[in-house]
Amino acid sequence: MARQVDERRREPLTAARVLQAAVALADAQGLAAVSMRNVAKELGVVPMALYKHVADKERLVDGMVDLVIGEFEEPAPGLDWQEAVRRRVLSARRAVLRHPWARQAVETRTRRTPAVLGYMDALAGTFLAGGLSPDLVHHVMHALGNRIWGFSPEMFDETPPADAPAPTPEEQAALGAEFARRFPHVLQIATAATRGDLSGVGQGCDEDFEFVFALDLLLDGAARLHRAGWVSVGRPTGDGQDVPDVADAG
Amino acid sequence: MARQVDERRREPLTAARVLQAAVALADAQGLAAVSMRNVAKELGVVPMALYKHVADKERLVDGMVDLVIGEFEEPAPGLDWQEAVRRRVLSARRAVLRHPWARQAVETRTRRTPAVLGYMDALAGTFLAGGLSPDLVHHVMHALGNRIWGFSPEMFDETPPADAPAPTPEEQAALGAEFARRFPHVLQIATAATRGDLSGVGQGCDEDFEFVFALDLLLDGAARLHRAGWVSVGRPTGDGQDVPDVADAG
DNA sequence: ACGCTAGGTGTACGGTGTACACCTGTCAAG
DNA sequence: CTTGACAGGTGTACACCGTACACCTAGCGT
Repeated sequence: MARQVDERRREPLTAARVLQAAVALADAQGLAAVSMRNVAKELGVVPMALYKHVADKERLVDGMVDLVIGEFEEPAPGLDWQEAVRRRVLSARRAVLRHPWARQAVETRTRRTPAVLGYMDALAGTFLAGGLSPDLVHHVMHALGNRIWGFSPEMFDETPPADAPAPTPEEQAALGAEFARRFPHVLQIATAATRGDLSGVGQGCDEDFEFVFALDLLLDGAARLHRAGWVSVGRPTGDGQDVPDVADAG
Repeated sequence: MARQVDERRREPLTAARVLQAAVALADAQGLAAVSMRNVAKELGVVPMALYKHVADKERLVDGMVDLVIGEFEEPAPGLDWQEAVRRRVLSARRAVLRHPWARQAVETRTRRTPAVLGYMDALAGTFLAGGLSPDLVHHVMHALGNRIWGFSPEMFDETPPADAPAPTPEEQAALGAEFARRFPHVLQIATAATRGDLSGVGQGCDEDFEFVFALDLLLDGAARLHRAGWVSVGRPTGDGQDVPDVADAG
């Protein structure tokens, strides 16, 4: 009890506190605001102090991602493998959506930390428990790609931050006409996506819908291959390229 | 002809020359080496000179990506829509593999340049020409995600650059045992992937195979939905979430 | 009482993107 | 032929970044 007599002595830094501060900063101001200097300022400490608890900035971001992974939930036991995978992934999605910077952070990560491996292991285990062959599980996890982290790589959304503040209606009409002339097919599918409401063509898509659509498309494909007893025969085709032979498994 | 009398007058910068220099630099030394200063040095010019031809660094990278997109090839006419899409995507893949930095560049791009829109339009047009509904095309393109650029988002490869140069065999064995204990399922699928050869578990995967596997899995799923006359009914489920209803379409 | 050490400090370096003022060579209009 | 605008290359400067390195200092085990 005689430890903290000096009550203006602030509690010492730890790796955990540094990471939490970085996450809080990213939550509030985005990943770009996470600099060593900013995080240090947030902790009332000089920038170089962080290096006593974090190897470098790269590892700091790794640790931030690990914290997010820590928020992933285990699905209830006794579920169908397909449903169990679905819930794992959708739980990951919820966590990533809670931390909007996480998508970008994950995309730039290259290091497989124990937390990352742990999640991958749990996911692989869920597939394997469903009876899928390790071979098939491997390829399916590749096919899921970033989707296992709860987001799909998108070049559709991410509304760019207001270049020209307010194009006049006629300018907008001219731009629209130009767009329709040059990119008719994009316009066509965008129209379908918004069910005819072209007010804001760009920023329209229902990301949740798209995510679940793709996820189920892939899981369903996996189930079909599993039922058909698919194996990656890897028949060499002479042009040096193995062909998966996916079609018509069901 | 009396124009370039002074033969030591170097030809003037253009936006195209700046972009080409940036691409060459990235090809040779990676995207990280592409700084305004480096590109300027490559052109024998002062850094600020670039700003007369490129709005800022962000646009410069946009332009670099556009150059890569310019290398994408049109598929031969008269093909099945599925095969035509496949070839478009695989052509994109070849271009991206020619420029190893392009994957990373594309992933960080948010702006839809005319070149980007043009490619998306061509791809959408290929689907539509096959008779797929705009609705389905929209969702399928979402599901393909980054794959339409010829790469799948991977957290498996990207071998980290040699942290500990040479762990002793016994250290390696100990690490292996630890790994097997903590991540048995990852080990299992990695073993399957390398067909039992665990020499280099990490850097093993045949990326070409994985890419084509996933691409065909998705295209085949799309074809199945198309044949079944799938429409995104979007039946509201009360929990505020539309459910795609993908399964069992064929 | 002593010295080790974990951990916070201060300074410094080389890199980044880019704002801004400046110069200069070319060309069209008077 | 002169002039003046202007496109385009220059130089300087600023704020920020990650981090190497030397330093100090408080607390602890011996």
